[in-house]
Amino acid sequence: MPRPSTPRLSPELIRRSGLEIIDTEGLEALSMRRLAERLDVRAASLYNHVATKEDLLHEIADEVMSAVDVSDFDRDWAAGLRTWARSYRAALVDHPNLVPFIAYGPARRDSALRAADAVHGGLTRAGWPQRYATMIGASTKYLVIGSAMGSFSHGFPADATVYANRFPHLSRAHLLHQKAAEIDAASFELALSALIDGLKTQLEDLTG
Amino acid sequence: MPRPSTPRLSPELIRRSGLEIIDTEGLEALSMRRLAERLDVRAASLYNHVATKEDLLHEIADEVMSAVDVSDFDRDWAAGLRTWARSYRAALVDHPNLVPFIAYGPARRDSALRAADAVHGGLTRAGWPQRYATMIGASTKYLVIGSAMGSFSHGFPADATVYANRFPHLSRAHLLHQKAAEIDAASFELALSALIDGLKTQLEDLTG
DNA sequence: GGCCGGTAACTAACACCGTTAGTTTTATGG
DNA sequence: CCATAAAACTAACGGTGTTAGTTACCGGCC
Repeated sequence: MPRPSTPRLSPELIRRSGLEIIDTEGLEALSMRRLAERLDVRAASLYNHVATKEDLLHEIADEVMSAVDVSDFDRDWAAGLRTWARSYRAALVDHPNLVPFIAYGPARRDSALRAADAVHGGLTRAGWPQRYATMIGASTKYLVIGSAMGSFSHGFPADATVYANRFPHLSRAHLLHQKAAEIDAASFELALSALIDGLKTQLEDLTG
Repeated sequence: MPRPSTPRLSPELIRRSGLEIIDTEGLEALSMRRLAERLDVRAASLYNHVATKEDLLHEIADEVMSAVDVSDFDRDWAAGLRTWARSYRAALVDHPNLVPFIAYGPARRDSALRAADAVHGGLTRAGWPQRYATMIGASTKYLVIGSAMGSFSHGFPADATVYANRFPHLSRAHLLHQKAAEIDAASFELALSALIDGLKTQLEDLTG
């Protein structure tokens, strides 16, 4: 029965279902046919509402990234940077399976550009030269992406006995899987604080 | 003509050709059929030498990662960390198309564990508590992965006119594409220095 | 010297993928 | 009221990773 009286699909619905699949079954599990099945529809119908799968992913990514907060640049650059970095990371950690996609080619729509503009503007207003503003934005993003991505502990097999006797310094690494999230968060905060501290002294040298 | 007198394939050859495809045509361009074609062979033959495509990718990744240098931990922890981070990043930048794969789930073979053990050992020998050693290793890796990945500038459309008048602070962003590599390297060095400086003062506080 | 098992190539096929073309029915605007 | 656009459908194309089953050659054994 083609062309139902009330539409069964909408871009919003498709995005939401897509993100649900990603969150619960992983990025690789999202296929147009799988997504259509969940929506009780045939795959081709999705293309009445979405240009391409990659496009859909970008739209989903953009929605996720809309939670990023750049408002604290109104206070001072350090607070702005901290809030930006934390909310950025939080958005990614909320949807870890989407991180590989977001990390590779960041969102393209206005919200992403608006955020980048706010960061750059907040830093230059505080006295940072343009080049530094760019580098600081980049560095901070490295931390966010890096920490949201794989995470240090994912590199280890879950079974510590595999390597415990061969690599003595890693003998406690079996704890990492349980504590991975906590360690990641703490490592991120450590690096963010170190970065901001290091930048503060640099700014004094620069403007002083 | 099955079973030729001299074998046409070997794991080494397959790895090498696979990496060549990845480097020249991108990660997505690597398919078993495409790889087989380049080796003048049918796709199924590859499975006599390689368990699975993902396995092959892990082996390629491991080979790339073998260039990482952890020897400077013999000098002092800061030098060790710097050399590790730089050689790590250099290995990734040499094969940028492979980065998304490496970043998601790091290498699994001994070389990766050996490197992790060296980092952890070097840091604890220098007086860092185990928990800090883990976090510092993680933080440094965040920077490496983050900077090798997408890179800040990849987020912008190449055509600056799209957004130049709407987002004034980004008006110079059209330079980013030319200078992306240079900016990435500088941002990485900036963050790495800031991180190490921040850590040095923390270690003084810690060891009294 | 002749057999024999393992190796390494092959062909054919399966189940999936993203995407497009063409069809049908319904809702909507002039 | 009719034309058009929208939104579902079926069918198909060319691609993917992978497996099963086949064939021919090599090295080692009796």
